[in-house]
Amino acid sequence: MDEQPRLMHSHGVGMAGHPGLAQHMQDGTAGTDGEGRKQDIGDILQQIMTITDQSLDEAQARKHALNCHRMKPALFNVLCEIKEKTVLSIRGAQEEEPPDPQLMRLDNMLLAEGVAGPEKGGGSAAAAAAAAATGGVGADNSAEHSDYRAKLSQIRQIYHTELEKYEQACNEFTTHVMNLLREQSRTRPISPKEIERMVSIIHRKFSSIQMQLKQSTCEAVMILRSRFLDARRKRRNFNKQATEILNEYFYSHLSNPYPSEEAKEELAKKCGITVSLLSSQVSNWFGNKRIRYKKNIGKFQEEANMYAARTAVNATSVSAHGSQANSPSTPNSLFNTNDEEFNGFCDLK
DNA sequence: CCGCATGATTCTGC
DNA sequence: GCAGAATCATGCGG
Repeated sequence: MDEQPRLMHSHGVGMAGHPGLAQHMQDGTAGTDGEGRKQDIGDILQQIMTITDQSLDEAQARKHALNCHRMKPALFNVLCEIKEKTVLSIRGAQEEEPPDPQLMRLDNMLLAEGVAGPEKGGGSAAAAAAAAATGGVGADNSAEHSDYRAKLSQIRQIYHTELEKYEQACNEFTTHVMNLLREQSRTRPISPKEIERMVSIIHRKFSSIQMQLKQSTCEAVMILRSRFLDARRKRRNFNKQATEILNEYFYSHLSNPYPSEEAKEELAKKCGITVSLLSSQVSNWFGNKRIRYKKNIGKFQEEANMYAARTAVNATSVSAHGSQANSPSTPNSLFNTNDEEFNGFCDLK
């Protein structure tokens, strides 16, 4: 115990383990000629070079002695403060970075695609089942859709396991570094603040890795989308029966060819096409029909006549001996420019 | 292979 | 969010 005051007084704590070194430094600063200073630096270097020659026990003993010194906490704090002012304050300025917009976009997209966020439908099997259930009509369509869902859930699974792995690795690494720094803080001036900063640096690094994962997941989803959903462009013409049903409705509602949601559903069911899978085929059909009919009424005249005649026949046969006045639109009334129904729609332009 | 038909998508205005 | 308009892309007959 009586050793410590002596260290303090004669050599200074910093050089406690190397009294000679401290002595030389003191001499060096006091001396006026450069020769002596060079000599001192040479000595210091020499001592640094031979530091590894010391036995570990010796080093441990010195470390212990240092740690037990009663002035140690105070000095530690002072050194931390100095370090803080000279080094850390410079880069401490650009903290509190705003949330990366790129990362936010990726997050949003993953969330929208159902890759991130809460599990929907629980697993691929359930997703496929749900797809099959909602598909109803158009077997190939729902099969395609469930395939898409299965692939998406695969991506989702990979994403989550990877993310978990990264998080685990990050935590492990953080703990490791923190322990290391805490351990080193016994011999080096490392403040808790500095450890905190190091942790945030590590987290930043790992989140940039996560961002890469998110990026590649997004890319995978985009590729999947283009392979499956955008294959909707791979047009299949409706069968003849479906077209007839749609045309029948169209020409018998020529005055107002805008089927209600219920009517659309009914038509979709009859035709075996979708009504609300991303976009309604019925709505597409009516949208296209309206615009094309209006653009070239002449071209559709024959078709219109035919369907009008057909509905007229149906109407008469249904209402047994009823007059044709009950028919929604007779062939004659359809193309009579004085007809209210006809004008009603055609005036829309 | 060409050109038209047609289902789907995108853009725009309301 | 819907309808209209333009456009894209494929299907299909000749």
